[in-house]
Amino acid sequence: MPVTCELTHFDPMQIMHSGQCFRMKKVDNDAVETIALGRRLVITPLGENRFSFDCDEPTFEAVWRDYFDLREDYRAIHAAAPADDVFLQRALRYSPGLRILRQDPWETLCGFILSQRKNIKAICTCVEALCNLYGEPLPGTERHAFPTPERLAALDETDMHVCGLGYRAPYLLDAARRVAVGKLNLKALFQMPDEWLFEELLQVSGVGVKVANCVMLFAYHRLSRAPVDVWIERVIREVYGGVTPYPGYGPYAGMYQQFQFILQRDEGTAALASAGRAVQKPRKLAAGCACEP
DNA sequence: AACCAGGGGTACC
DNA sequence: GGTACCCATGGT
Repeated sequence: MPVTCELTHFDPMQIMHSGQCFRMKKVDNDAVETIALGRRLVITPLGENRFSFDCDEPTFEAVWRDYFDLREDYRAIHAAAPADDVFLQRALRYSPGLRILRQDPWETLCGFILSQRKNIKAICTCVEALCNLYGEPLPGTERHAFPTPERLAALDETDMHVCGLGYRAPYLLDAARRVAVGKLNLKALFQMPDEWLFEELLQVSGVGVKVANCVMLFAYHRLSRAPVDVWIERVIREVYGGVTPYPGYGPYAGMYQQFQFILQRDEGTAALASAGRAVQKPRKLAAGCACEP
């Protein structure tokens, strides 16, 4: 019944910690459980790049091979990175098993609407609360699927506030209603060019440039989109001297950004020191900052 | 363009 | 066990 296969550039634990998805969870040992696409999956590492997936072969091929982006050639993507970009090379070595998932657009849109002014753990907490209250229960687990747009569209703001959404509740409601009435057709957007998709996502209230780019990268697999959050702002400022490197990275800019995001977040100033730059972490000082050029 | 929004996580004491 | 600051921001 379970599928076992050998995979390189694949580490569920690294993906779990990457901040692109909010429902992966460590279970026992080194196994990871994820709830996605209305299903539950447990991945158990068997050593030597071998993994066990607790699903049948047809499901693995039809659902999970795409979800985990297992058809993409990550060796080539790593190899295409500029060799003289010290920080990027270090970031790639830091998370060799990271992949950009192909997540459900609806769930991804919601997750990143909720992400604003929240840290990743807090996002996971409120997404889980939303699922537990309004998502379909999944057999064989206490966990629930992500709620459908129709279900959320039928709620009111107070129903959502109990999930810790705060001021984001009306944003999520707006998104649910747009999708439920067909004003926003998330499936159809797969075939649209980047700029069209981008503009369409920006129409949703609570979705700005950053969130739109996250949805484009993590759901629509637009690998050139590089979301700029506070961590990447620090990378640009402190590692690249205030000049964004992303336009220069070409078609994999968003992919590379994700590796850098993780390194910067995990190691902060230590990463900068290894990048060989004499920089200081700007502890939010008041006016008269000493780093003024 | 500065300022605000709820509230959980967390580093530091 | 306080508590001050931070957080994959966008709207006003």
